[in-house]
Amino acid sequence: MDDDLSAVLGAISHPSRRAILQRLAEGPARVTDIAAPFDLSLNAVSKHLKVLEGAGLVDRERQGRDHVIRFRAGPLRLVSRWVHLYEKFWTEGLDRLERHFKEKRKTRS
Amino acid sequence: MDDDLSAVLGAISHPSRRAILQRLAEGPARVTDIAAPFDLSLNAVSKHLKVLEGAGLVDRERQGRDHVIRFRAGPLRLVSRWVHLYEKFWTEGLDRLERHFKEKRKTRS
DNA sequence: ACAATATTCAACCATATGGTTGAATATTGC
DNA sequence: GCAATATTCAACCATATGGTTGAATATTGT
Repeated sequence: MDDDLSAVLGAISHPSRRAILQRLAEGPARVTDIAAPFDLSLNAVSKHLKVLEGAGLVDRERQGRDHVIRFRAGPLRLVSRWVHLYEKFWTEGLDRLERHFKEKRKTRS
Repeated sequence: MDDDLSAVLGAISHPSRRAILQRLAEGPARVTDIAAPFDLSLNAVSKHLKVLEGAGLVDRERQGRDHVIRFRAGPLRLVSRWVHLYEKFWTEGLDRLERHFKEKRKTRS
């Protein structure tokens, strides 16, 4: 995870962290509020937030004992730019893709 | 790494694997050919290819003793779709983003 | 001053990841 | 048949990751 893009991709590769971002897209929130809907300890959420913060996807403003966490989408532009390098490739081969995921889902469940 | 999107993001979050995809975007190649420009053992590359294959980003066609690896960009559409959920958020706050990465680069080197 | 609240820090644990080396397997070409 | 080539498999290792619990720190409100 050496470069910025890797950090961002690593951060968003975890479902809980994407869920946290989704929540934060609705507006800033305190750590406890973010953690509430999850089946996770507060500590685990705190760790996830640190990862997101390290990738620049989240911002923290301390207000007394509360830390107000705020979504910062900027770094996602790196992802967008990278993925669009390959946009022209993904027109062909859609049916094969679907077959692939169908197979994988079978073995996974 | 439970869902498809997580698998894809996890796969592309590693710089070597992104480099492999970049190479494959120029055309299919054998494992040895892919490994050649890297400072990595053949086995390491073989593992990376398995991760990419698991995410559906790569396809394998065996031709005798050669495995011809082929780029499949389809799964990147999942990434594109996800990231564009947040496109509207990344207009504001660009300067803060740049400050963030500048700071991080300082402590990293 | 003190109890309650918000958050992090620290230690620990299990599993995943990324790498290595060495052996196994399959195919080619002489 | 046999040596060389292409690739994977298996075991191992170090470190990272995602989670836990328990203690520490800071702030609030009475």
